[in-house]
Amino acid sequence: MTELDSKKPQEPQPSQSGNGEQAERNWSETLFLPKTDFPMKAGLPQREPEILARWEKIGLYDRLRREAEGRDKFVLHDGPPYANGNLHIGHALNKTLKDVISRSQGMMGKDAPYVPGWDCHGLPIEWKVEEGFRAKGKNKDEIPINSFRRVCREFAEKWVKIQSKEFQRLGIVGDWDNPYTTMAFEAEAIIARELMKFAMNGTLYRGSKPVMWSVVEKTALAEAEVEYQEVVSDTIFVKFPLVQAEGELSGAAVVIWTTTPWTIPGNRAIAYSPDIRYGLYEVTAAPEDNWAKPGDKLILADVLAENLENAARIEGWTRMSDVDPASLGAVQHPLHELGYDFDVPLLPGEHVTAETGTGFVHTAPGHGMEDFVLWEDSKAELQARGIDPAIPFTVDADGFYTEEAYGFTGKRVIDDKGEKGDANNAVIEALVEAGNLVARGRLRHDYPHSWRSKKPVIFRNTPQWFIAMDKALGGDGDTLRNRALKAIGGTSFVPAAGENRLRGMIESKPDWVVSRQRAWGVPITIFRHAETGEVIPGAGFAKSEMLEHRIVAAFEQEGADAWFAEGAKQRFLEGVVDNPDDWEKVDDILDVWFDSGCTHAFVLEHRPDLKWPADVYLEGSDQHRGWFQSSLLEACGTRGRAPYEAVVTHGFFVDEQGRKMSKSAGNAVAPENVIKQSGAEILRLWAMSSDYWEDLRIGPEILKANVDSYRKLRNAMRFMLGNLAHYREELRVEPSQMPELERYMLHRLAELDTFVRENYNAYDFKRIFHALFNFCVGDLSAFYFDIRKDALYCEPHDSIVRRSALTVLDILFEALTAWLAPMLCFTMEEAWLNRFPGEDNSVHLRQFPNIPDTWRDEALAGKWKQLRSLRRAVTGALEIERKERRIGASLDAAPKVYIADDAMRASLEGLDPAEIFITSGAEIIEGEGPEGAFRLSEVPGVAVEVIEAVGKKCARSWKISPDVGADPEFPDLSPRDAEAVRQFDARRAAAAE
RNA sequence: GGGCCUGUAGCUCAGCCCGGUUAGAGCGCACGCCUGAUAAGCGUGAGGUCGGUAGUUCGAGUCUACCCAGGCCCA
Repeated sequence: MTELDSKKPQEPQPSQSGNGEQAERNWSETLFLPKTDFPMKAGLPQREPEILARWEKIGLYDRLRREAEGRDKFVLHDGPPYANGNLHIGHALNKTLKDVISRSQGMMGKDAPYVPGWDCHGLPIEWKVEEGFRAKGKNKDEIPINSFRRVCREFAEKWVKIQSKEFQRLGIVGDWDNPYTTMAFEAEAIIARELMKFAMNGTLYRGSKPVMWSVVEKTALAEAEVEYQEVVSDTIFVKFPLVQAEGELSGAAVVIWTTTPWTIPGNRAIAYSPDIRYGLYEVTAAPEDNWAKPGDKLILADVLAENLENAARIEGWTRMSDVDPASLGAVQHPLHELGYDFDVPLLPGEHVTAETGTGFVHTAPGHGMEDFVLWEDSKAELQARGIDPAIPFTVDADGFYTEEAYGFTGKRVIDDKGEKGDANNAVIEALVEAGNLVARGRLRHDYPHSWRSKKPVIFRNTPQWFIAMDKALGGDGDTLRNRALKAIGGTSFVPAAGENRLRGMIESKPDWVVSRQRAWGVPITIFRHAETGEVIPGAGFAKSEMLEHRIVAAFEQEGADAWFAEGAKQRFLEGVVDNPDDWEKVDDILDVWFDSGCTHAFVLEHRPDLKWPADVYLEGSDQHRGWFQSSLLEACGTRGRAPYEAVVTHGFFVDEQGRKMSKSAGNAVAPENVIKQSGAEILRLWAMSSDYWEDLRIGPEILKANVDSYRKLRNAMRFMLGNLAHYREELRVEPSQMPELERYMLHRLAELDTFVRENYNAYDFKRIFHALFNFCVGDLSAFYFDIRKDALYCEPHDSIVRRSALTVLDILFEALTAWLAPMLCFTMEEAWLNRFPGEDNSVHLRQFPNIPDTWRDEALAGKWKQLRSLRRAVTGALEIERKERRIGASLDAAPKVYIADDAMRASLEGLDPAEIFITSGAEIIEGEGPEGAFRLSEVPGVAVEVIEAVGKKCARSWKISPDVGADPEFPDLSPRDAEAVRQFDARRAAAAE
């Protein structure tokens, strides 16, 4: 039959239930007590791997895809982590959030595939591989490039495997068997193809840019490869004479200050600030042999005048007048005579401050980023003024001055050992000779050094490949910048502030530099004519497509190594150009941001299980500068729109004091430790309870709090499971037949349904988590379950209240396991399978339940809100009695509740107040109540007098009532319990037959 | 130094856009109860100068400015 042949029979052994032995009968075996083997203690670190193994066995990801076939796709495109090193907490959060999104979208009716990926090219891997070679006594330069690249590939492969395992351990469900990588041949082919699109639309060009360069290692360095050390530098004050000046200004000179005299040959401009006051100073007194002589007229910032006065040993001078730098136009280079025969313009610069120097900043666009940016920004103006905007290459890779450093060729800035060369002195001497040195000195300050060799680096101008931001891109005449800005407008950002951030960056972005002088990456697959500088493939070249196809086809077969293989130039150019020898094969590689900026092309567009554009990209807020931006630019340049509809960002990880995490500070939380100690579920729970849009705090105390929360939640599930052991389909009750309390719970569920769906769609998980957690703890454990324990345990088998409660528990269980499954993927699976075991069953194959809107009943909810405050007044009163030791359990009492308000009293109509208060009885009385009664200020008009319940205590339900013994057959029981036992006995007898 | 953002109980979060009763919730903590959710469950309570200072206003956690602390990105 029904209950008695359930999977775990809970009926007692054939018993001693003869009538004569009533007094000794064990009543608890006649109760419907919770029965479950769902353990209170989760043992997550052990259990999680079992659940993972099961998902693997049933092929969860593939089954999800199969079952979702034909539904609308929802594509969250994975931003590739770098395949280098073990996971840190940031990876864990990032992937967990993605997992929750794809799981929740899947359960809300979408087909939400998740294809993880990895970023495999680039510098950090090269370093590690180089280190490996160095340990074997080999130098990178001795190794053939493709051998080196092979080792890099193997290194990346190794870490992809490790990280994949680590991600899966977190419970992330995805296509782990078929992930994407930026180094797959197909990916390399498409990345090259995408780059060639820019070559062909005319925005790719060769320019130059200062990079940090280590002469010792003969290589460019990234910011991360540089550390700052204190050094003593030569400082000089230099005069730049005015070109055409009249009156007072005649013979005057603008004075600059610099700590790098060797950059003077590279000087092309002087920056000033429109916010600083400048003056003209005429020297009136100075020592005999001084550089600054009486009669010299110097222009500089007023607030820094004293600074120069001291440095230049000036004994007296007069401020003649104000000077507006904007009116000066241009000045002469201080080494004009040596061949620096050009106008040096004065340009307003926002970076100019009045803190050090003279308020005029020596600007050598090949030797500093600010200088470069200012120069580039002024390009149009320079050209209008007839000034050549080209940036000179004054220093070569070995630190020697080139021929463009007129008069200094062959002098050296830094030697192979990293020591200062003769360049500084040569420049200083030349300046003295030219009469343009005003003062010199020394300064102790921080200067960038190579992280590896610990030797100083220099900024030197190097040729690079750029993608123009402001050049028309084809027919519509729109520029990359404009397209990107429009695309930002069409994208939704979560949180909204992301839009400003990305927009600001795109607005001010200089041309996009895509080249790197490294080995491990996708090459910039173009050829440059040695004489004309023409680039192929290119817009004006007839056989561009043929060349492109050749390269792409080769890469698809052999990977990008084909570019570096012997005879590559011949191979690709044969029949494409008349004489391949006229062309140089570009051997720069692409910056990895270009690689990852192409994932939309080789993943979204390419895979049939995905779609373009993605619904959402989700990464840390640092990716506004990184992946969000490179993907946007790449897609706008080639496809005219963003590759995503929405951008979601998360914050960074700080310790419990809100400080940055670092290995050196010792405050870093390693995900593997958390997993080992508490389980991945706790990490997920932490992520879900936190506001991930901002910085996330994590640490031992916070994790402990999450473990506690987990236990509460788990126990609520356990209670449901225990009681649902008694649930049978035929006991089900229609909501219309249910008591009010049940209907109130259904109303809460309907409210939550809307809330949960809305917030999953808004990616606002913390709201969902807190709402569901509060519901489980506040509405269920402390209220509904507590009240209904009596009915669930004691009521007769066919009692409508018991059956209604069971029905509601069933509905609650269905809803909660589904709503929480995306977040607590392990525990909900465990709970679901505990109730519905089955070979290939899984909570994750379900959908969120359909909750009928008819369950909503605002009037009922308002009424129960009132009843709950009434209940609070009663529990408050009981607490006083308890303190006075007059009662223990609430069942010891039968309070008198005085209610003045008619509406409040009316709301109790048809209800048993004792049931709500969990007391043995309750009397509702109209009126204000006596003086000494208990009152709560927040529940006005209610007074409670606690009276001890009268009667006998029912041996089965423990309720005290005068009715106990009314049924002569069961002298120790109340009539309700007597009936329950009678049904129990009858059912057992029937089962025995 | 610049851009974007954050700062509400020990902890995690509501409230802030659209100023207005004694600023809420849960966890944790303290105390008590229960012993048929038991290494659980229930109740009661303590705990906040809403980062600081000025200002706007009859009135500011909510609006403005500045400052302090912190984060990301850039210099």
